[in-house]
Amino acid sequence: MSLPVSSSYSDTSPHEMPTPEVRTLAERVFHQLQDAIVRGELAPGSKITEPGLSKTYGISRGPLREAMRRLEAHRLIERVPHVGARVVKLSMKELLELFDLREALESMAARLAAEHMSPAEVQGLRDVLALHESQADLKRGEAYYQREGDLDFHYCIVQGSHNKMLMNLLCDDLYYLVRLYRTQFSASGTRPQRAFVEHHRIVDAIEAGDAELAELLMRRHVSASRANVADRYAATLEESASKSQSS
Amino acid sequence: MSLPVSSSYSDTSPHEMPTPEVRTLAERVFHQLQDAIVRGELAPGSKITEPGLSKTYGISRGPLREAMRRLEAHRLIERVPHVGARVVKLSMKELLELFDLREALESMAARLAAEHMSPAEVQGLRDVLALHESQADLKRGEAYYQREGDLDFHYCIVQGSHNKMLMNLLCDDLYYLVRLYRTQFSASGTRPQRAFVEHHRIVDAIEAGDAELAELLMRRHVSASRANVADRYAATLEESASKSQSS
DNA sequence: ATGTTTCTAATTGTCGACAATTTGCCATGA
DNA sequence: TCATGGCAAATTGTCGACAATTAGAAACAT
Repeated sequence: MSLPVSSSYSDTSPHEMPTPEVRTLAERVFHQLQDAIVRGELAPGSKITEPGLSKTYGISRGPLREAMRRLEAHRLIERVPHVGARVVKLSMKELLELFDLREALESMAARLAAEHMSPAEVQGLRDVLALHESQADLKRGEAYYQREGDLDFHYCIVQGSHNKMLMNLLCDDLYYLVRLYRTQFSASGTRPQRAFVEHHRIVDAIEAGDAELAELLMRRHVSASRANVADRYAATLEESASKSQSS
Repeated sequence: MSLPVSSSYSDTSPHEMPTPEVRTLAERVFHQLQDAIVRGELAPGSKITEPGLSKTYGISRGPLREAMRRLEAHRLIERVPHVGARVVKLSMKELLELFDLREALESMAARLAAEHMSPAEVQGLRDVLALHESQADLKRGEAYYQREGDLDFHYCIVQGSHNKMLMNLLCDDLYYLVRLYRTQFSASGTRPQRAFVEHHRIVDAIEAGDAELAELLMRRHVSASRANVADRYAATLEESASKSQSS
């Protein structure tokens, strides 16, 4: 007993969001696995076995299965009866589908946020923006922080919608998937700067209570982000094609 | 052993959708419980205990917990660690939030369906419409069939979007919740007839490949449905108010 | 050499028992 | 009478063992 358990759970980034709140073994392992997957420590597509994880985390298969079931619910792993589970691996088609979903849901969130956010909440939103902007200044070129900051921004907007169902859907289900692929296809070129500008415009619209404009701007923002990912993917394809040609 | 198990699982309505496909105990119980909840046999808000269900379905707590976990993932029950689980009970606010989500997601589905559905698929959609219309003729006044038929229609549209993520979200997560409350606040007055007309207009737009129109019509359709539910709820409130006044 | 079949090992599914936590009740005290 | 503390029952969380199923390898036949 008393495994090291290597609590890589304390060094969560400052971007960690709601309630870590761990009252049960299954819950803790769920968060640990979620973190491991999102960070890429468990590669997309890799197979994970119950005895393996059971040993790794020093728990029995009972709570582990519960954790895996929750991961499956969040679409971070895929399970097949009697066969096993593997870390989800989105195709580019699915990744773009995910962005389409975000476009529909987050534009709705922006509209609701413009209608429902309190002045205090708007101020909090501006603070988040300022914080990440300063971070981006310090860490120029580091796309990682930019992307995490971007998600923080979107997370705040969704919270501001005051729509519990929407919050659950986006924050609990979709954003973890987005984070899974943020490193692979993070923003590039002039996109980070433009994203910052778009963020500010969106907050302006929300502060002005202009729901329609907020919705439109958010739709464009997500759409532009999607286009950026698609471009980077196309570039990757081109690159690998020319490489295999030259070799 | 060899419990009766009272397979109330065979008498599913013709509206039952994708793959019953039951390869494991946990899966079967999951479907049974899902059915029981959606049908109202397990009342919203009622507490469910593991030993109780374990006896009822004649299985051990292991697979039962797995089934419950899946129900939780689909938001049909809510669990609190060390306390227990109860059938979800949506407030009117949450139910209306659900309609807002549907509005955003299904209008998107309609747009994609207009862009991607094949002629054969459109024909299938018309068949579904015709089928339910004839059923409505036979069972005039029976709102039940109308509502189930309505969901079948929406289900087909979502399938037609060819967006796997969207299909999962709507069909696996949201529609079961909608079904849970369809009996309580089913369409009333002239709403069923108008819904039929709206369905046809939507299919027309999809067949014409007019994505923008299909999106708009679907948005209005869901919005009208939402308004109908809100009206019925307001009427319920008024009624109970006048009743308590007169008594 | 290739395709099929069988068998073995590993993994998942299921079960019953034990430990930990919560809830409600009851007694005790102010 | 009400508040507080602790006790007891029930429920949930966890564990290890056994059964069922699958995947892969080895042996065999064609």
